[in-house]
Amino acid sequence: MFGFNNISIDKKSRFSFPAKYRDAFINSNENQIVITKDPQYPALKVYLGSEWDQIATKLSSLQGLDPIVRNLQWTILGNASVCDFEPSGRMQVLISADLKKYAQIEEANRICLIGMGNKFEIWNQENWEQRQTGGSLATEILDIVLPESIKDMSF
Amino acid sequence: MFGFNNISIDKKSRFSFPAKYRDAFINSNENQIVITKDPQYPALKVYLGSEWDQIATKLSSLQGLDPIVRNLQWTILGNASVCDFEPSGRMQVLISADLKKYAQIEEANRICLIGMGNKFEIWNQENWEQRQTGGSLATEILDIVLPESIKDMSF
DNA sequence: ATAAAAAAGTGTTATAAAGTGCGTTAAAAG
DNA sequence: CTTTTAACGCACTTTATAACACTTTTTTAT
Repeated sequence: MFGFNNISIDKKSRFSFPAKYRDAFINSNENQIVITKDPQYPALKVYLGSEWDQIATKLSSLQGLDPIVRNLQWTILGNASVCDFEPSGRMQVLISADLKKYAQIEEANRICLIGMGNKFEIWNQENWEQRQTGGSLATEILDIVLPESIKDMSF
Repeated sequence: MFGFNNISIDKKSRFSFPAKYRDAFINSNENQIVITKDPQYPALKVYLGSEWDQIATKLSSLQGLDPIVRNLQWTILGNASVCDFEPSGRMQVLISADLKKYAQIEEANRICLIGMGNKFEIWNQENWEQRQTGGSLATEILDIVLPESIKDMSF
C-alpha cells in the first residue's frame, strides 16, 4: 500500500481510506487499524492490526528504565488509538482530538495520507510540503541516539 | 527494454507504452506497473511489479529513524502509484496529478519515456533535452550523503 | 438524581469529479 | 496498398465528499 493521497476529513474528524487500497486490506484480512503518534515528527502513524501487534509486543517488552525506550513507549504505545475497521465497507476511521492536535490538523479539513507499504503516515498538508521541499520543522527530534535494543526495529 | 520515446498523454493523464515493448512485458509476465518520484531529478521512475516488490521490501525494512533513510522512503515509497497493467491490452497507465507536477509535465500533452532496461524514466521534454546537452537543473539534489544501509541499493 | 440539552459518534444518501473502457480516426510502418 | 500503431473522443463506472438524519454519550440545570 503505497503512495500519496490528499483526502478530506469530515466535520466529525473521520477520513476514509482511498478505494485503491481496499483489495490489499481484504487480502491481509485486517479488521483493526491503529493510529498513534510519530515519535519524530508532528505526524501520525497508521498500522494494520497485525503489524501493530508485533510492534507493540516488541516495544513493550523492552527495558523501560532506558529513558529513550521509555519515551518511545510513551509516545507510541501510550497514544495508540485502536479502531474497528471494515475493509469491505466504507473504510472510515476517526482521528481523536489529541492526535489531531499532535499532527497540527485541528482546523484543517484536508490531510495527506502517505502509504509506506505496511503502514501509513498522516500529515498536515503544510508540514508535509515543507518537509518534502527540504524545510525543517520546529518540532523535529533528529538527534536521537538510539539504544542497541531499538536499532533493529522499524516503526 | 531500452530507448527514447516521445509519446502523448491524453486529457485524463494516461499514456500508453509503445507497442515495441509488448513482447518483453508479456514474457516477463507482469501485470503491475509502479510509477514514483525520482529522488534526484524532476522525473519519474517506472518499475515493473516484480522489480518494485524487491525495492519496496528492502527500502521499507531500513531504519526509519535515520532522517536520510526516512526521506528516501517518503520519496520513493510514499509517492508510488501502483497500476494494474495488461501487457496484451492497451498498456495504458495513469499518471497522478502529484507526479505530473513533480516531473513538471502538468500542462504538457507529450512526455519522454526512456527505457533503461528493467525500468523506465519519464521526463518533461525540455528537462530531458537540457540534461542531455549538459545543462543543470535547478531542482537537482546531487549532494546526498548516503548512509551505509543504502549504499548497496540501486533505484 | 433526573430530565433536558448539547456534544460526539455512526450511518445513509446524493452529486460532482475522477477514472476506466472501448470504438473511431489519424498517422506511421511494412 | 495493407497492416499496425498511436491518438482522440465519448460513454460509462467508480469514487470522494458534503449534507443530512439518527443514536449514543456527556454535560448542565433543576
